[in-house]
This record gives sequence, structure tokens and C-alpha cells, in this order.
Amino acid sequence: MAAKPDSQGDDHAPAAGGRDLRWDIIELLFFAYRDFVGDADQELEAFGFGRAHHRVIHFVTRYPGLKVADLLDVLRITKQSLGRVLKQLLDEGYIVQKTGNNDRRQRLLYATPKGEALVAKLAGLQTDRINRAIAGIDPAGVETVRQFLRAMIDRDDPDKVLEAIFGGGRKTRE
Amino acid sequence: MAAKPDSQGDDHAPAAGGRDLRWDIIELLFFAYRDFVGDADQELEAFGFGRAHHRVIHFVTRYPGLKVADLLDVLRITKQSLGRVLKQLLDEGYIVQKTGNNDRRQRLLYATPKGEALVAKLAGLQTDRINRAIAGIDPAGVETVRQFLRAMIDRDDPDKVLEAIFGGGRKTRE
DNA sequence: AAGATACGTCAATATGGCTGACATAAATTT
DNA sequence: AAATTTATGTCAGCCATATTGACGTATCTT
Repeated sequence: MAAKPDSQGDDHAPAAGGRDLRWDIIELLFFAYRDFVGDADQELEAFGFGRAHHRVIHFVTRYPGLKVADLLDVLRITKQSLGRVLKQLLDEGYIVQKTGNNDRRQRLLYATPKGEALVAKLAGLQTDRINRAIAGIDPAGVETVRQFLRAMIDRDDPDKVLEAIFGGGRKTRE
Repeated sequence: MAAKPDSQGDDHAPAAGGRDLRWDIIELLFFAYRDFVGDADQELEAFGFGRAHHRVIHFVTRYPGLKVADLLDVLRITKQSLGRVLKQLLDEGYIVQKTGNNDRRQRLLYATPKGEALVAKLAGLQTDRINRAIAGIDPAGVETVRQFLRAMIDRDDPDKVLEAIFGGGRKTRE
């Protein structure tokens, strides 16, 4: 039988320097995210797509006109990695590119109705899970959850999407 | 300029069937988890390890005596995928195996002090982020956050670790 | 003795990351 | 106008991590 640590006291782990480590929240985050993305994974298989495709089409749908460079910032991957995935989504008609008005070098990305439909379907699955999770939590509690999640995010160098999410409260440039 | 959806109202997205989708929480989870695992990623590089190694050594440290099969359940990967990563951790002295007492087919996994030290270091980084995130949240609020995360997790077929986390409240077998 | 289980391993394959180099078009700077 | 920088695309190759299917061995169960 494996040891069964309780949620607060550190019972056996090393705890360098004797600090209290937040094992419970660390593991809850792992499992919560595992199951959260698992919802979409199954659906994506039917389309021959993976998580990478989901992330791209999601943010393009949500933030129409996103530049390739913005997407690279958000996803924290390289141009080459994005390239393959983005090309597939373009070829299969989930995304279209438009040349930028001000800067004609830019390729602004837009989801097609087909792309939006896929994103909505996946977001629906994830929304169902979230709604189930907050079913027993009052509005103030849900706001606390949002506050926690927001505070977990690095804000020293926010990408374009994060600036939108955080309401442009800290424009470091432009 | 990209559209900038506010946190509640659905301004442009497809919303299949007109349902309210929880875009805000979906995206907060993405960014929070991205940055949360990012903390460990940098440290891991110095050891020549990746996320896969972290997950394995973490759960072995936390739940000493975990069987290989348990680990497969928790990580949701195949035996073959686990094989290489586990072998590396064994070869490099982060983990040791002991033959099960009752069942000599089992290889029970234990972290060495070296393994525990690495896990503690990584958990320390993640704990720092969590502590920063909950700094402005009262104890009741933190409990709400735990409640939310717990409720995000599938419990229909809990693995051994989840049974421990959830206090064995629903033993489907054994 | 037969079968099931726990684990390990071999072989082949796919996905999604990475680096480095290079090309093009368009904007910006000098 | 020329030089430089920027935004993007692409080629070639490598690495980590995941997959499936098959097979072998030790051990437990029936």
C-alpha cells in the first residue's frame, strides 16, 4: 500500500529546507489539466488533428486577425513547429490568411466557419466540465477561482492575447 | 487590432446552439498551466530530463511503492513510453525498484534521496508560484480553489493516486 | 497443468517539439 | 537609393515522447 499523504501536512517528502510544499495543489493541477485537455483529445482524433491543431485554431478563432508572430508568442513554440500545423489547418480550410492592411508583410489569421464550428464543439466539451466543476460554487467563489488562475500566469512579458485577457492594464509597449 | 472579448459576454464566437461557453476559464487554464509547468522545464534541462521524467519521478517520490501499472494509469501513457523514461531514471540513480513482497512479479518503485531532492526542488518552484497566486486569497477562498480543481477531475475510474488524493471515498474495487 | 497477470523489450511509426540556414517581400533607416 | 531590419515561409535534419503490435519470462491463480 502506498503512503497516503494528507492534504496539508508534509509527511514524508524531502521538503528541501523544511518549507511547506503545496503538493496537493500541484497534483490537483496536474490531474485537472490532464482531464480537461483529455476531453478535446478524443474529438480531435476524429478530425485527424492533435493538441497542437486545437491550440492554434482555438486562438485564431477567439482572436481574429492574430498575426503569425502573435501566435508564436502565445503558444511558445518555434516558427517551424507552428508551420506544419498551421499549413494543415490552412490546406483543410479551417483557417484563412489575409494580408495586413498597414503592413503587407503580415499574414493575419482568421478562422473559417468550419474552423469556428470545430472550436465551438471542443470548447463546449470543456465548458461542460467547467460547469460541472463550479456547480457547487457560488459566484463569489467562481470569481476567486478566476483570480487564482489569473495570478498563476506570468505577466512580466504578456503576449497579445494575454494583454487582451488582462484588459490591457499593463501595456509594456506600443 | 484583434478583437478583445470581455470575460463574460460571448461577442463573436460561434457558440454552437447559442450556449454560453466558458472562454475565459478555458484560456486561463491554458495559460496558468503553461506557466506552471514552465517553471520546472527550465530546471529539468540542466539535468537532461524532460517533462516525462518529471512526472514519473514526482509520483514515485510522492507515492513510494507505486507499481509500474499504477504509474501507467496515472500518466495515461503506454508501457513502452514509460519504459525508456523509467529506465533512464533507474540507470541514473533517481529511482530504485524492489520486488513486491506479496507478489514477486511486481516492481515497486521508490525514489532515492537524489530523486527526492530533484522533486523537492521542482515542487519548490511550483509552490512559489502557487503561493504568489494565493497571496491575496483567504483560507476559505483557497479551499474553494481546491474544490474547483478536485471537481475538474474525472472520478469514474480513479487510479491509485487519485484514490489516495480523494481519501478513498469511492473504492470501485479491492 | 493451464491460464492470467506484471513486467520488459523489440520493431516500426507518428506527432510535435527543436536548431540552423536560407529566401522573399515589404517596411524602415540611413 | 541603398542598406538594414522585420515578418513570414521553407528546407533539412534531429530529438523527445507518444503510439500499436508482438513476443518472452517470471510468477500468481485456478
